[in-house]
Amino acid sequence: MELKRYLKKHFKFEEFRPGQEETIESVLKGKHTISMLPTGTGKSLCYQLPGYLVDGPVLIVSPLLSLMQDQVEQMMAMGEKRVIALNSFLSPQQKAKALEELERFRFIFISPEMLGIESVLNRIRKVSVSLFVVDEAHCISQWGYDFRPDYLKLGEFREKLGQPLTLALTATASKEVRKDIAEKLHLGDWNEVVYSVDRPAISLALEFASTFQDKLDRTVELVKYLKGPGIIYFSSKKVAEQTAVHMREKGIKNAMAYHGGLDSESRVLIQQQFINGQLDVVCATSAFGMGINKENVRYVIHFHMPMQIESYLQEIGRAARDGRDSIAILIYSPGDEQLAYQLAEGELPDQYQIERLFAFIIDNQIVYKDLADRAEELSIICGFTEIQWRIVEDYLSNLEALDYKIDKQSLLQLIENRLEVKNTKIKKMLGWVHTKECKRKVILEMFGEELQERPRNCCISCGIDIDHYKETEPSSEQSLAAVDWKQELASILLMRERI
DNA sequence: CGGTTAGCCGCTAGCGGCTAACCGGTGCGCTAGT
Repeated sequence: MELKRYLKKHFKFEEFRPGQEETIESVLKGKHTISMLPTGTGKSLCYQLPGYLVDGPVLIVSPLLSLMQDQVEQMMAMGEKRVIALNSFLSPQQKAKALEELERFRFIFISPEMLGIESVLNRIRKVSVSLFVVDEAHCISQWGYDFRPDYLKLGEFREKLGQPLTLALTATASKEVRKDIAEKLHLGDWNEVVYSVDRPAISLALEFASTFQDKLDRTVELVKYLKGPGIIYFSSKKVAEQTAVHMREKGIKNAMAYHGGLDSESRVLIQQQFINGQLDVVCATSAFGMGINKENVRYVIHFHMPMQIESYLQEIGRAARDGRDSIAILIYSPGDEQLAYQLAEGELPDQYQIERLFAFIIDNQIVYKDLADRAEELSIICGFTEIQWRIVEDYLSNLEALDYKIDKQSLLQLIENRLEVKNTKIKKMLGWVHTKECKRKVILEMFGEELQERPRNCCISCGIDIDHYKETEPSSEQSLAAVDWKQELASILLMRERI
């Protein structure tokens, strides 16, 4: 009752969405909380509202700069001025000023990497954070182990901040992942608010294609046939680009590619065009998605199989935000999983590289303490990619505790174990592709849920009437007046600068 | 694994066809050099 008053006062809403009130109550009772709410529930409200009821500032750890900027923008638009994103968008001067005036802010957004900087952490410690929020908390499990190791250190950072009350928010985390989140954050005791990951409005389809060409043809056919807009996910930037070109040649005019290799202007532009309904389809890699709040995505096609079921769920979850019937179609060709295995292997150092590293250390009599300082040199000599080196570096950084007793075998074992974890996830994904059981039931079981009720057009095993997802009338969105993209981009960028 | 490409051979002067080698996703912060 009380909470609703604040909801109306600060956010002008009459009612909470499912899970919001429970999450907020749990936090206000002083319990560490892991909250898994469906996409589009308004997870940010779960920390914004408590922000007005607690004493110190709220610190929000966020995975993407663009996500932080969006949140800050939104909150400013709502009239909240005491909000800042501490990240590399700030010039060194702006950053220094922000840190100096840190007491001024009620909401502080930050990346794990920035929080890992000692001087920044020490400064934040002085403002006594009242609520420590981890947004998109599944990133801890998904990225922390190798891609962005600072995610794994959040527990350590949290302790340095005096173990503040903590709220972890996510839309997709299996029971194991939630446990991992709690462990990595050093939560001890915690409360869970868990809502189903099931999205009854999304039909789960799967098709087989014998060759690459067949798959490509079928994809084009589907895009022409299905009611849009839609997203197609690829595990290769090149194939995403080529397919987008191919689609335009086949008469699908508003098809664009999106991946991490594009410059940031193009990325912002394509994302905005998609959100504004100026694109029919985006050929994307996994870079596309987080922070895309588009109500009416009608289909998600997987040209390549994701590397884990959680990624699959996140990606198809971008459809049907408005709750209207939508379809997810994974097109599988025999051997597709090889690409996933290859990607998993490629991010870990191989035995050969480790041999070279140790040979070099011995030949040059390098003291282990100096290894980190010579990272660049070693990376070139041993042929490590940035991410591969990070795994070695992380291993080395833990050596101090072991009195620098380094041995090749334990490092190789660690790498082997990491690969095993990744491969197991790929195998699970592949198992789901091949299962003849109800696809929805199997996914829910993986998340520790039971299927309560089969929706119409549940999945390929239960039967789908694909005509239901057919384009019946020309999309009204496309008839909107043409927008000057250049001008639009300029205005978006201007808005960012102002923050 | 499967798609792309560079490079070579062969037969006849530019191009087809073959093979071997290579590559494949996600992002933060910082620094050097324009």
